[in-house]
Amino acid sequence: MSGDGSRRKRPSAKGKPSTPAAQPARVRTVKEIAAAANVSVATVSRALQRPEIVSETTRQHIHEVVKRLGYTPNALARNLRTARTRLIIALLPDIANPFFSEVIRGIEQVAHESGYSVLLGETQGSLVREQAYADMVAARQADGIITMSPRVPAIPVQGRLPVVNACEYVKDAQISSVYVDNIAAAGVAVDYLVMLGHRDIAFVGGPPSSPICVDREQGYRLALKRADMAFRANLTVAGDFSIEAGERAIELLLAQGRSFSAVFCANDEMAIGAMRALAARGLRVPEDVSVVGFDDIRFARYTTPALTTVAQPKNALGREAMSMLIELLNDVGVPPRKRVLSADLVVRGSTAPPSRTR
Amino acid sequence: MSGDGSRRKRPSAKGKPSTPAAQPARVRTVKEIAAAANVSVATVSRALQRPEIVSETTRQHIHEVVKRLGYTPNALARNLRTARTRLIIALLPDIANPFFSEVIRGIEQVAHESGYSVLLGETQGSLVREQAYADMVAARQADGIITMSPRVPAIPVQGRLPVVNACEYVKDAQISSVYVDNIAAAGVAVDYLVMLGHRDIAFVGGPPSSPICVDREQGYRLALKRADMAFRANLTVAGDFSIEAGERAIELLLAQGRSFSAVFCANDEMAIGAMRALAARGLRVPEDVSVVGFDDIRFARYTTPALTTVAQPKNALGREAMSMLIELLNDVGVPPRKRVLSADLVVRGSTAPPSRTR
DNA sequence: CGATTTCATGTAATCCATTACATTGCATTG
DNA sequence: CAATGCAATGTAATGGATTACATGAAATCG
Repeated sequence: MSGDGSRRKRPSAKGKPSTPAAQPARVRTVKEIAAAANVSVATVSRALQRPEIVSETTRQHIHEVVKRLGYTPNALARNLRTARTRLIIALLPDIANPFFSEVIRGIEQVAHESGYSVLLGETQGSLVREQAYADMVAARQADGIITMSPRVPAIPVQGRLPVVNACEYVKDAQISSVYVDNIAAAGVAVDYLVMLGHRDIAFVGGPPSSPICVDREQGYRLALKRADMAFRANLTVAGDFSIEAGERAIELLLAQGRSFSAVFCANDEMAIGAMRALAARGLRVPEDVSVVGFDDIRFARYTTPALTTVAQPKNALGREAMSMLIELLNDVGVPPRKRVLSADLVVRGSTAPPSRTR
Repeated sequence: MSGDGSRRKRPSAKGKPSTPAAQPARVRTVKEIAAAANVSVATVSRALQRPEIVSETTRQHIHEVVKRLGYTPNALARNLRTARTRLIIALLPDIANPFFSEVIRGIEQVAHESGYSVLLGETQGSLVREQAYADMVAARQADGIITMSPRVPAIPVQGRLPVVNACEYVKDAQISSVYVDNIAAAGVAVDYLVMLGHRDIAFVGGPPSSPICVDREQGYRLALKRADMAFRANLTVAGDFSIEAGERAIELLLAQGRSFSAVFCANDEMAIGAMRALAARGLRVPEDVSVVGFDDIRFARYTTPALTTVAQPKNALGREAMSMLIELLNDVGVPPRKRVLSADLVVRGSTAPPSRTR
């Protein structure tokens, strides 16, 4: 269109060479669309944002023009004006950690249902990285953050921080969190080992800086107490959630000559490491030593033997976290909540009654 | 606050109560900072963007005010004005796939070196999701995309798409890609099996829609040819890169009574599945059947036995992809390139000479 | 029929930072 | 000393969309 020789001349001959025959322009603006559709920018905007308040005919006409010219509204301009981005950032320490994948999926499901997009930020445990993403919220590039570490980034915003904590939790009562009852869940795992007949149960913990790890150890201790068994510090090793840490923990225990018929690990990767180290020492799982993990990552069912573990409701954790964040974004007034889900023990092949009579 | 009767009156009685004791304002703007520092907005902006063109004293003063009042420039406004976000989106089909983790890390390293932030988008193979993220570029919320699937999203932008393809590659010569020489790499793996003495080598491939999978099969075929061995279609099964697919593939081959002493799988997860299925059938790896994977994911060294596999230079793939994208963003004129890296075979415990004489 | 709504649309202010251009003061030069 | 250049800063235009308010026409009411 508009290629005809007799071009209507426009009233204001501004400096821009925006009119000639061909349409070389790339990035369209409302103005251009408005001009092409012979309506005002307001009408174009309305036709796109709230079609119901525009007359049937103009609306169709505008949509037709938008389509023909290929117009995508500039989100920066819109977000600047509306002060909303409909974007949230999910911060995770390590995308290589398969535990988070399912959580993310839960987050995304709910986000999409509510018209939000999710962007992932990997922090690698670095405070600097974490802060960099948090600053994106301060700079209005995102509406909120779901963080999966036990830290809450500082965002210079008045009142409620648009932050929800998932999987972990912080003491700060102002921050909403979703996580599982780690004490109870760890307890169930250890209860199970006790029930099988184990009397010497080692524990490979996570970093003590993480509240959930403290809780898992707490659950372990309480279960021992329930079984009238003493807690023995020399059967406890702290790791850092890595496979290697699991290996080292077992090696350490064995090197120290500790005797145990079962090991409860604070996550699956350390459990996998533990199984490996045991195998390397010629100990069979579960015949000689039973192993229990925590999380139920995808690989847990593919180890040999398949790993008995505490399954966290990963999807639910993600969904719930996102729901809470949306709630908070819609109304800063909602009171913060700590939501606690429950986790179930999944029994697979890495556990059995102790065979070595002792 | 400020309820005391004797309020000092300020010299310039502007409308804003920006000076009294308490500072209740939350979200600061340049204007406020300018007012507080007694300079113009331009000077504030300059002090922050290009400090060198502002006099020493004003600069320090402004920085002091910025700090005291806690000002973070609104990135939306800035990006709107400058038409740059310094943000790129990395699209990956599946964050649960550990292969991508390292690639991402490479991307992030280079990105941060150049002042870019990376946001991850998980597409789950869905075109709709992929398009949604691509639209963020069209809507100016991000500068470019690194996609790790063999598809290039449509972005209504003139000329060069700000897109780089990593790990995979598309035929479109206009799109820069970084990937490994899959034909050669697969060839090396199969050559190695041949060298060990294997004559019956099965192949578990990936989805034929993916060019790199076609290449891996091609590499397998060429290696067979080099060894004067015939390609046998009935020793080939197509999977979908999942552990389950690997299991099913082996079950299928065994059910069909195929005899083979080695299996080459197009990725590690299928190789893990294959090992599992073999073990389930009572076949020992590597004594009865050797298994080779592709990718060298982190778990590959923790399987029992540890998996022999083709290690992709994951970090380098990421770094290179990001470098190319930055290059492209800085100068749309640079010609597109297909950059091919090489991959090395890592020999671990899942391969051995065939023992069953045949 | 004049007055009052209601509907559809237009005009212009607004969001906030960047930056081209203008201005001021001072130092340098012939 | 006038002329020139430079450094530092200010003024105002700009980016693109949203939306409060204004306007005009049609519909409804008394």
